[in-house]
Amino acid sequence: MEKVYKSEEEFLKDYNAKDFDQLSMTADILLISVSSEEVNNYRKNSKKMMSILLVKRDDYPFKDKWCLPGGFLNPNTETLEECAKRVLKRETNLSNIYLEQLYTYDAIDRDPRTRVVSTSFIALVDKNRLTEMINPNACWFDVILFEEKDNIVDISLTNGVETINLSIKKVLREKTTDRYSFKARKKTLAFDHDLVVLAGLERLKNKLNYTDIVFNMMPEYFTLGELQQVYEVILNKKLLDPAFRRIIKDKVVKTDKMRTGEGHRPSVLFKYRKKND
Amino acid sequence: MEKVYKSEEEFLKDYNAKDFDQLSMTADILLISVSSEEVNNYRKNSKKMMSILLVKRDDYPFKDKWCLPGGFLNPNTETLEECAKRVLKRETNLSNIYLEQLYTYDAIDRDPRTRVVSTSFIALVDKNRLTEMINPNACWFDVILFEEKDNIVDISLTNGVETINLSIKKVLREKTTDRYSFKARKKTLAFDHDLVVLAGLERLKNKLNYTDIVFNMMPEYFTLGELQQVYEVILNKKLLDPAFRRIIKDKVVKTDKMRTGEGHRPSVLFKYRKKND
DNA sequence: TCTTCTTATTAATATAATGTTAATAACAGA
DNA sequence: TCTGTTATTAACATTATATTAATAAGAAGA
Repeated sequence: MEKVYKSEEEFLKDYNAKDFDQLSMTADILLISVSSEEVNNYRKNSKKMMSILLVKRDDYPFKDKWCLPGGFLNPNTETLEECAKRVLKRETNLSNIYLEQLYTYDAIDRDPRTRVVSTSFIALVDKNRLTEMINPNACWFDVILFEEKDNIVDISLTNGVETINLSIKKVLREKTTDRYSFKARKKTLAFDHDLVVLAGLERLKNKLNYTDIVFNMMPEYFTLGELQQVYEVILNKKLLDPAFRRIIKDKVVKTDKMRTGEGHRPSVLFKYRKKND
Repeated sequence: MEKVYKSEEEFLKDYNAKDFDQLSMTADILLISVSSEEVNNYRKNSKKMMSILLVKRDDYPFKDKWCLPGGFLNPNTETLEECAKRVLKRETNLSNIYLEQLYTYDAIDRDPRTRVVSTSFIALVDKNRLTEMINPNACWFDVILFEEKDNIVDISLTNGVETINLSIKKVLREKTTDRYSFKARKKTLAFDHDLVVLAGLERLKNKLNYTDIVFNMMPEYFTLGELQQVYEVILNKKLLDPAFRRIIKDKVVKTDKMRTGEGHRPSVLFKYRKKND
């Protein structure tokens, strides 16, 4: 026999959320950056690498495994995006990092503690902005993509000491089953974070073509060669100069500054041309 | 003084989720379909319309307002997608409808009862499959889009009796503030479902170009004219026949069936050509 | 100073994709 | 048969993209 309410106020006075089963949420962040690494010492040319931030877990569950930075949502005080910003501030000491919601992961057994639904975010940052790493358990891992017909089929993460291989085919097979068996599988990252890495890198790759998202990873002034290298490392393929310049010519503005002293013809520095809607 | 655990099992035995603040989640579904409506009675030609399913709320909060079909997640037994499927089954009596996660909405005050985070889904269905509407409070609303420079600036929903106008500009302004004031604003749909409708229709429009998503709204056999009309109503613009046929020619297979008796040259019936990865 | 190395930049051309017009086909109904 | 209607495609115009190759210009060493 249900009570009939006469107004929303009356209804709300009687409502008690604790009468229902509830759950916990987390925000997990795939922080991506591109940097130049000296790959060949015998040559002057350097090669850019894409890298993501991983954190080694201090506690159970998944103690000593690498995972994406994340944290539990406080349901009373913050949104998921605010939670993600809080985590990023904690890990990088930066507060204005580009954030974009990626996907919500909710397999029932993805966390052995209790039902935890996780909303993941992509975060992009220019590596030059990063001065100090606050968390001693955090570490940047270079990303190496293996593709077949433009699809990512394997991802390798390395920090120079450790190498983590995500077996994407296996990941995708499990993704379609809807249930994620965290025990049965020798996972490579804690929780279902290998799914997040894959989804995030694919999202970034796609968005490169139809958005200006890339400029969140660039400094204020950059050469077209540098920008092209960032595209190339994300798309995981070489681009031809004239084609690339056509693609981005409306997105950038030429400045009167030059980059010189590199042992070859100096290059013009460009800036991002913000869209005026 | 924290206890030090020696194993994950030991740690889990001590863990109690109720020690932390928890929250509730819902799955909300934007069910989209395209159907032919007899618009002009004095002419034979019919015009397709895109329509979405809305439900009139029976109870507080937002009593008597229209909203998207949705339901609370049972944290112990189901995933969000399973929850969405359960809701769709309840509303349409169909169990194999295309579902795709859209976005997770989590403004702190989006639900006056308690903290409720909602993960929204797009669902696509061929209207011919819908026989009976189980829920007497559910109703299809035709969608009319108003665009400027390919951006949706206004959406009007009508079921022949009622017309609901979503003021997108206002919606977007509030979206950027991160806080969604459910009281201050004379909303048009319950909760923040106007945001979901906008996001979902934009997603559908975009995905039309780079996926085969449209065939989830098509019957097994269709003419290219019908398919083109579905494209046109989703993209909200006329397409030229030869250009359209070039775009979809690899996605469909010609059959030996014909559609005849329409008062003009018969058309060949096509089928969706599934990708063989 | 001159030569070589390297990357920057763009001109010029070839190829492919897309947009557009217009012709022809074929059925229903007057 | 003629008219209205949509189906289908040929042919051409335009634009976008891919590719090659030329030229530019500083650094470093002979």
